[in-house]
Amino acid sequence: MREILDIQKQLMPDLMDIMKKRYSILQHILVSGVVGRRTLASSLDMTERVLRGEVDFLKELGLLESDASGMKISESGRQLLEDMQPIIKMAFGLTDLEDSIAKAFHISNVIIVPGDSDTSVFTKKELGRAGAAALRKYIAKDDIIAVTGGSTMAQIANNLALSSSMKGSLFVPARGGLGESVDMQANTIASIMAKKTGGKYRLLHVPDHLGEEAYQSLIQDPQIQEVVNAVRSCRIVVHGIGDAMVMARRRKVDSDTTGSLRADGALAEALGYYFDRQGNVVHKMPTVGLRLEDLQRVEVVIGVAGGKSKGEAIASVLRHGQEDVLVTDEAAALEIMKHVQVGS
Amino acid sequence: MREILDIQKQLMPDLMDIMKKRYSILQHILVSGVVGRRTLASSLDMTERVLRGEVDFLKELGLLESDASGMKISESGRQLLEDMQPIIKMAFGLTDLEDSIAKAFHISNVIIVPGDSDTSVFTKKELGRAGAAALRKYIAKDDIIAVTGGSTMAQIANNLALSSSMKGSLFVPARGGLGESVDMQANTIASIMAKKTGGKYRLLHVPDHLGEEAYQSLIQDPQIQEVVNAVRSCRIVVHGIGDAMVMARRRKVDSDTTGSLRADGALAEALGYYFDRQGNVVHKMPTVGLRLEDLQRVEVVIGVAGGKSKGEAIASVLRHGQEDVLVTDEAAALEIMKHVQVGS
DNA sequence: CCATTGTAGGACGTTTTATGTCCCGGGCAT
DNA sequence: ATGCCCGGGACATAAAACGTCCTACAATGG
Repeated sequence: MREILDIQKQLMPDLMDIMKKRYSILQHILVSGVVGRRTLASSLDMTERVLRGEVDFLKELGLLESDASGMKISESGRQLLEDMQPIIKMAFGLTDLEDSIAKAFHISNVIIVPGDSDTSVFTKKELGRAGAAALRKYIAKDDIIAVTGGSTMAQIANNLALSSSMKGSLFVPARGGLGESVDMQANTIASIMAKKTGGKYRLLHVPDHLGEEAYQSLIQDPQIQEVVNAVRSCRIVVHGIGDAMVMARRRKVDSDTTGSLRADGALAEALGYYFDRQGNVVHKMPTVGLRLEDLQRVEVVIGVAGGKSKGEAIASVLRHGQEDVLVTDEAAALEIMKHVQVGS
Repeated sequence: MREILDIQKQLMPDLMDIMKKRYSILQHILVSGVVGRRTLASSLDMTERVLRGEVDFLKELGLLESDASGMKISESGRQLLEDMQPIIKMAFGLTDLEDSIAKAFHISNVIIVPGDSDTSVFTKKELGRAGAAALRKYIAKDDIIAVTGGSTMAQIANNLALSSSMKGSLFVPARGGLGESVDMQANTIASIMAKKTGGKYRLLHVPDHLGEEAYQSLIQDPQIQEVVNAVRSCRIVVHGIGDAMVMARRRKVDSDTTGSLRADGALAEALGYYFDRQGNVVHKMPTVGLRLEDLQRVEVVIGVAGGKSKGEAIASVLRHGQEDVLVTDEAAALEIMKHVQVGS
C-alpha cells in the first residue's frame, strides 16, 4: 500500500508535490464553496497564473466547475477528495512533519523516511538511501565533504553510487578517530564513500585518549595539518547524531567525564561535541578536525539520524542551530516534534 | 492498493505514461546490461534527446550509472525495478489490454476501467465516469452529439458536468424511441446530458412498432425532419452496446423476428442494428435517425459497454469496424480478447 | 437601482523548459 | 591503426509556463 507511494517517490520525486498541490487546491475550493481565482491564489500562496493553469487542468478533468460567479467543486471532485483522504494522510503525514520540523528549527530541508530505525533494519537502510540522495543533491564539482562515523553514516556510504558529479569530490573524516569499531569509523566511511563515488579521500589517524604531549606533536605533523586544513575548508558536512550517554559509553569515556556529562544534562552528541537540551555545548572530545565554529562557514550541514530513541538527541542538536539539512525517520521525527514545545 | 493508482490517475492522468516510460527505460537498461543512448533510443522508439532527458533524470536519482562505455543500472535501480514489478503488472495490465484491443480492432482509443459491471455497481459507475471523461475529451465547440439509451449511457449522463467547452453543444438521440423504461431512453439521456453540460437538445418522439403509414407521415413532419437532419450531421456518436437477445426481449420484438435473429446468429445490438459474430448486420430496427452508413462520416464514434456478459457482443460490434473509441471494463475486455482469435 | 467588489477568461510579451540536431573526444574491439 | 559506439557539450528552435493586465459579467449590499 504505502510502498506504492515510496516507489513513485523514487521514480518521480516531484509527483508528490503535484499531488499535494492539486489536492490542496481542491480541498480549498471544497471548504470555500464558491471561490474566485485571485482569492484562492492568495490563500494558497500561489501566483494567479500558476493557480489558473492548475484550475484549467482540474476543470478539464471534470473535478471542478466554474462559471462567472466563481469556481466550485464538482461531484467527482468531491468524491475524489474523499477517496484521497487516506492516501494524503499516508503520503503527506511525513511531508507535513518535514515542514513542521523545518519551520520549528529553521532548517532549510528536512527529509523523513517512514518507519523506525530502532526496530527495523529496513528503515535504517532507507535512511541511508535518503541520506545518500540528499548528499547527491547538494554535492557539486570538486567539493570537500567531511563525514563522521556511525552505523547510519555507514549506510549512507553503502548507498552512494558512481556519479560524474562526484568525480572530483574529496571525502575527509570530520574529526580524528573516534574509537568505534573499524567499519564505522569516520576514516572508513570517508574511504568507502570516495571509492563508491569515484572521488578521493584523505584520512586522519588520530587515536583517542591521547596524551597532551603526543597530541601536540601530532598536530604539528605536516601531513595531518594538510588534512585538517582540508577538513576545515570543506563545503559540506555529513554527520550522525547520537545519544550522549550511549556515545560516551561507546567511546569508553572515563567515569568522571561521564558523571560531569550527566550533571551538565548532556543529551546529544554530534561531531564530537555534547549538547544539552537547549542545544548548548557542554563538553567536547579532545581531538583534531572540524570545530564547531567552523560550521558557520560550511555551506551545507547535513545531519542524519533516526530511531525513536534518538529523537530527543536530534532535537537538542537541531536546537543548537547549525543544521541545514536533516535526514531522519518517522519515529524520530515524531519524538522531535514532542520536544519543540518542551524546549522552547 | 489498486485504488491508489486509480485515484492518482484521476488527479494526474499522464502519471501512468511517465511511470511506464521510466520503467521501460530502466527495464531495457537492465536486460541490456550496458547500453548506449542511441541504441537504447531506437530500441525504445524515442528520440535521442528525449531519452537523454529521462536518462539524465534517472541518473540524478541514482537509479542508473553511466560512464564512457555506456549506461548500466545501479543497485538502487535494480532494486526499484524489482519492487515495481507488481505495481507495473497491476497498473499496466489494463493498459496492455487497451493497446491489444486497439490494435486488434484498429480502434484509435480504448479505455478500460477495472472491475466487472455485471457484478459491481461501482464498476458501472466508474464506466460512466470514464465514458464521460472520454466524451469531454473529444467534444469541441458547438458539436452535435448523438446518443443512444441504456443504463450505461445514463451513467455517462450522470457524470457529465458543466463545462464551457460544451456550452454550445447539441445533444440528440441517435435513433427514435427504442422502447425502454423512460429514464434510459435516448431522448431522456440526451436531455439530461444537455442539462448537465449547459448545452441544448432536441428530441425524436417516434414510437416503436409503428405502422408503415403512420411512419411515412411522421417522417414527413418538418420538425422531425429537422431533428433527423441534425442527427445525421452529428460529429460525435456515443452509444451503448447490448447483447442481441437481451435487447430483443427488452424491446418486445415479436417471436418471428427473435427466431430469425437467432437463426442469423445475431449476437450484438448497437444503434438499433443487430450484428453477428463477424460484425455483419443481420437485422435493423425500423425507426428513424442515424443510419449505419452515416457513421462513416461521423468523426468520433464512441462505444461504451461493460460487463463480462457483454464481451462477446462488444467484440462483434468492434469487428464491424466503425468504432473510434471504446470505453469498457476489465471483465468485458478480457472476454473481447478471447474473441479476437476466434473470429479472425 | 446603482455602485462596488469579486469573478472568469482573453490577450500578450517574457521567461523558462523541452526538443531536435550536431559535434567532439574517448574507449574499445576489430 | 581504424572505425564504431559511447557520453556529454552546444545551440537554435519550438513549445510550454508564467506574470501581468484588461474586459465583461455576476452578485451583493446599500
